[in-house]
Amino acid sequence: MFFQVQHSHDLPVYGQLVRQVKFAVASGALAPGELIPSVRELARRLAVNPNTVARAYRQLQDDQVLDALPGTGLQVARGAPRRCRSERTKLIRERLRQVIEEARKSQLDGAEVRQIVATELNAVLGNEQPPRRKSEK
Amino acid sequence: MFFQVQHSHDLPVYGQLVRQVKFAVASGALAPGELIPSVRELARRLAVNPNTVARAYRQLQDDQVLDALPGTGLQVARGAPRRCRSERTKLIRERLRQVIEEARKSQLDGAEVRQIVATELNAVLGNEQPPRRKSEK
Amino acid sequence: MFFQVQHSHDLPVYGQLVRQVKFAVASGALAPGELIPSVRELARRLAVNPNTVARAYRQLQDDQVLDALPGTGLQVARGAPRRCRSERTKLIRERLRQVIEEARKSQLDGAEVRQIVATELNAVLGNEQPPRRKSEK
Amino acid sequence: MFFQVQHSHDLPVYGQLVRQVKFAVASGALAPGELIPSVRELARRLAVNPNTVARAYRQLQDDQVLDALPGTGLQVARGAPRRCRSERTKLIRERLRQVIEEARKSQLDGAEVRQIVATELNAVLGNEQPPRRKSEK
DNA sequence: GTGGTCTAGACCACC
DNA sequence: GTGGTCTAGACCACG
Repeated sequence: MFFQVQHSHDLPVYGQLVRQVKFAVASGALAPGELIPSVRELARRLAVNPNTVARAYRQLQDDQVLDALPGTGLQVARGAPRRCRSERTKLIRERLRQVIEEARKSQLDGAEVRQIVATELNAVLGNEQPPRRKSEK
Repeated sequence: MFFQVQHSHDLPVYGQLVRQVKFAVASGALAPGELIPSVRELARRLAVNPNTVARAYRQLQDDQVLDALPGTGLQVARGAPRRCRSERTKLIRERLRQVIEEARKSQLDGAEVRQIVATELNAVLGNEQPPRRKSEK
Repeated sequence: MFFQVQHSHDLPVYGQLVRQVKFAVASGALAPGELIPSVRELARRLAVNPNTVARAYRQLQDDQVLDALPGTGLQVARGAPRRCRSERTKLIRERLRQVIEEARKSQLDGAEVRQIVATELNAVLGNEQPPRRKSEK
Repeated sequence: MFFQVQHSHDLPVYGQLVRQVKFAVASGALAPGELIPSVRELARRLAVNPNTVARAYRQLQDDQVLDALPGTGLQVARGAPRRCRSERTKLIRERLRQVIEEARKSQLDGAEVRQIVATELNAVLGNEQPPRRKSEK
């Protein structure tokens, strides 16, 4: 498991940890039942206060991504991968829709918005095949 | 000019004002040379602390969107529309790229990302014609 | 608003605060839109560390009982009374069922359980009229 | 004797063991003078840390439910069944009273509390005859 | 050893 | 003034 945090990031440190754990669970890098690094050890590795790590882990328990085994540690909860995956795509859809709606409310018309989206899509993904629309041949 | 603010919004109140003024300028609703509402009047209309409005106006002056006419008020600066428009599309491009990159780093592959983007695009814009690739004339 | 906390209670201090706020909201003592005491003031009044109060308030925001008005304070959220009331009766039902099930699994038979319940019910509520059963006249 | 423990339970593992032993004694499944499984053997059977079993047994000795036979093992103490039974109903009465008092302090009136209690009682016990009041002979 | 809670005090953004 | 975040260090229950 490789975690890293950036101070002076817009997302607070504890939030960065929450995201990274959820991402690791969603991608399968952390499997249900697996023990995650202890609060003290991760705090030492990241040079962060243990309370900050504890706060992240606490939120992950609230979100049912982690389970406590008292005196032993924290393990990835059953059902966590599904939860993390669906949360992830839901968040992405929401943020995407926000950006598009904002673009639409600007001075831009639909064609311009589609043009910008296509440009960025290709910039990030490279020129892999785009999804075809029905009537296209 | 109609402004409105929402408390309990993720963007702070003064930031909402900055955005709305820039949007109004970008769309032509506020033209260069036009006087905007005074700090006190806008604060009263929005039931907001005058300091909050003043802070928004200060930032708009820093961004060269507003000019001070000492003893008179604040006017929309020359060149502000162009600046606002380009800033707007630049911001949108940035946020769009962030979302796409994040989606890509998730468990999603390129095709799934394109699929999600296409879905949201059609949801917001309706089924207007999408931009053609290559074969366009 | 009157809050109080007990150290050396089985429920941690921050949890006692969460319960008391939810109870106050459920009972109408705190109405939606109303500002609650500031973190620092409540901490001073209860002779508790501000972080402890902050933690309680944070959880209440997570539970959508409170809304943040940045720079102003925290207000009771719209819909909070309904949420608090339903949560409260749900919790009570759960705990009640747990106790009854445990009693049943003991050496006690159904009649003894009913007898104990009736005794405690009258001890707490006084001898107000019990609920009638259909066939009763 | 069949014991079982659940990790991620609100009651710690050693407490679950204490309860199960007391329950077994109260119900007669374990009789005075009978030898209980050794720390090591029970720990192995339950896949639990021996310290945990030892801690449970230590508390059971403190509660005079078990007696040490030096060099031999632990036996159920004389008088233990009576103690376990009375402790059990005492605990149940306390918890029941707590729940009812809490319900009463909520927005609920006496009739509503009685209604909820009756519902849960029937849900757990089935519709066996409830205890009669006054007119009983 | 593990996590959970609390205290004390610092700095930040926002109004 | 407000809450939000982070650090530092203490004590507790649990295995």
